[in-house]
Amino acid sequence: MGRQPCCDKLGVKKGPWTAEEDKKLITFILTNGQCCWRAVPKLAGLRRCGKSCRLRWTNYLRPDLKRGLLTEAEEQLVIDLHARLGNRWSKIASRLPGRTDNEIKNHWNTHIKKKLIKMGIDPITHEPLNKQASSNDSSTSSPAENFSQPVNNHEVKETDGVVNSEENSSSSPAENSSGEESLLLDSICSDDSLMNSIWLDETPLVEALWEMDTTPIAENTKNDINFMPSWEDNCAWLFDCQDFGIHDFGFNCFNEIESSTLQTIGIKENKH
DNA sequence: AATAGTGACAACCGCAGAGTA
DNA sequence: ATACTCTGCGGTTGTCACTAT
Repeated sequence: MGRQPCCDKLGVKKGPWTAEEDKKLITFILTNGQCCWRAVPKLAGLRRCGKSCRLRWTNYLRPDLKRGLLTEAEEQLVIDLHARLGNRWSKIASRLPGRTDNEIKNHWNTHIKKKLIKMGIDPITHEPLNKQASSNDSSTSSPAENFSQPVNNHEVKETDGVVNSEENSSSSPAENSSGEESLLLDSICSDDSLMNSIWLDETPLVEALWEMDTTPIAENTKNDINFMPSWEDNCAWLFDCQDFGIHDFGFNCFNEIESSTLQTIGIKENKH
């Protein structure tokens, strides 16, 4: 079946996006929403192909993205999910709110892969490397099960198919975030229904993670999952944030942002 | 100071599947 | 049923920054 190229290659710009192009794309999506990517460049006045616009938006401009390195807990979750799902980055990414498949894929290739090899674990099969060398030892444990054993520092112990976490999700929310995230992961891994839903391709984990998100945030909003502004609202401050990364801003900036309306975003370049 | 090597991440490419006329 | 479009996915490449020599 013949396919047209996604765009006519002539006159289409490639390579890194400029701030100006970003702004055009954000403005367009903010105004019109995400629709028909093929039409976006023309309508937004961009000399890019639609695919490139979509990628730029989903991987970089989307206001709900987290920036920065994956945390220990996120990394651990990626490893665990990879053991179960393989290179299905989009599926893995869907379990990590604010992370993109591209980001996870990159992180896997540059960090995790090497880390696992260093630890003597095959990053593809998640089997111990030396074990693989010594042939098909008729082990009964799945790669995933293998993985949740002392591969890491998490104190997750598995006995007779029951995963026990040393400390369950009863910890105080005031603890430091990496510790909390470890506990978060432990509680996810020890929650059979959540892990089952991962297998069954359902999506509650995303919501669960959002609800359980332990990112330090303003006390009065901590337990309110609705405190996150809509993406339209997020876009409002994106212009301000994008050059620095969302997490260079305190969450309390949401209040300011929410109070400023879409017209004010418009193209304010000040207030740094 | 110059150069090579490496790491990190953004962006591109081609393919496949879903949707639609 | 078929042809076609659009979107999403995974693999790969390109580019820039940093470090080692």
